[in-house]
Amino acid sequence: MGSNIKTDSASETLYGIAELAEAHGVSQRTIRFYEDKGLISPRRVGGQRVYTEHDSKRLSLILRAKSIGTKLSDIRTFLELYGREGEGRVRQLEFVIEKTAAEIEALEAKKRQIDQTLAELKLIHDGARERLGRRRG
Amino acid sequence: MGSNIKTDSASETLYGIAELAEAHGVSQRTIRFYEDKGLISPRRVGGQRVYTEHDSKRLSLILRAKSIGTKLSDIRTFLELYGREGEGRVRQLEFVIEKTAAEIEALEAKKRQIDQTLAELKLIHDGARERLGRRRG
DNA sequence: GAGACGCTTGACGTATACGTTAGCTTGGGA
DNA sequence: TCCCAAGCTAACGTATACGTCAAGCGTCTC
Repeated sequence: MGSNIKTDSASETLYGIAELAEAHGVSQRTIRFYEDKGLISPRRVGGQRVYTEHDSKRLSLILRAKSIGTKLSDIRTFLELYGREGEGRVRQLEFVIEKTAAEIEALEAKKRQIDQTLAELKLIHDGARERLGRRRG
Repeated sequence: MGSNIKTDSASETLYGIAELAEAHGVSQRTIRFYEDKGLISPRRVGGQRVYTEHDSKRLSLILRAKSIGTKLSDIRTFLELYGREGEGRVRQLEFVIEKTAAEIEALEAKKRQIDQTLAELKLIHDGARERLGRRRG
């Protein structure tokens, strides 16, 4: 099965939960919660969680997805896509293609909604600025 | 105080809650819930809710805002902006300008996140399609 | 005039995403 | 050696956004 040999030289940077939370601006509770939901799986050293750079990037992905309104349960699916994407089995590939296509469409629809809202907000904003300008003139 | 005279000719189209729900693809419960939260205030005819075209458009706004991830409590604030936007008092205008500017920035940030995610999803999508092609090729 | 609808108001239930104690364990410094 | 700070699990609490009865009223129809 290839190389199970861990080529981690001693140089790999590791993080405790406190550091990771601090770095990403979230609570430790949040990180543990994501672990419960199966989104991140840190190693354990005597019970304590130890995070790698990879875990950190995963967390970034999670937070970005969340910021655009994706539910944690869906994020879980997509993290699996990211992971399995390299596998070659036809069923898997079809699954990935289908899921990503659907999500791409959903996100583009969302962008359109945002653009519409932005246009309206800008109208209101500019209108108010103009009236304020005249008032102060 | 202008014209309080209701120029509603008999032609104004009105809706019952069932029609409104159907038309917007939401449940009646949802509509009543939004009313509880102060987002829409239909007239009553013998206890029953009657919605105007204006109420319907308001509901559209609400649903669009929701679809881009705005909380109902925030939507309430913005609906008030839409309404008060015409008022001329300086404090009001400043409030509107400030709030809209903040929301515009937030939405543009969200768009950037979406674009990033879209780029990654497309990479995964295209990669998977290519591998699938070779496999079938 | 008796159902059968349709609508109304509670009021409790549910899913999501954490916050907040509470109590136990453990490694490290004074 | 004693004790604190940091981490852990377990469990209950909170906010948001509805879903789902339950029970009552008004009206239309047969």
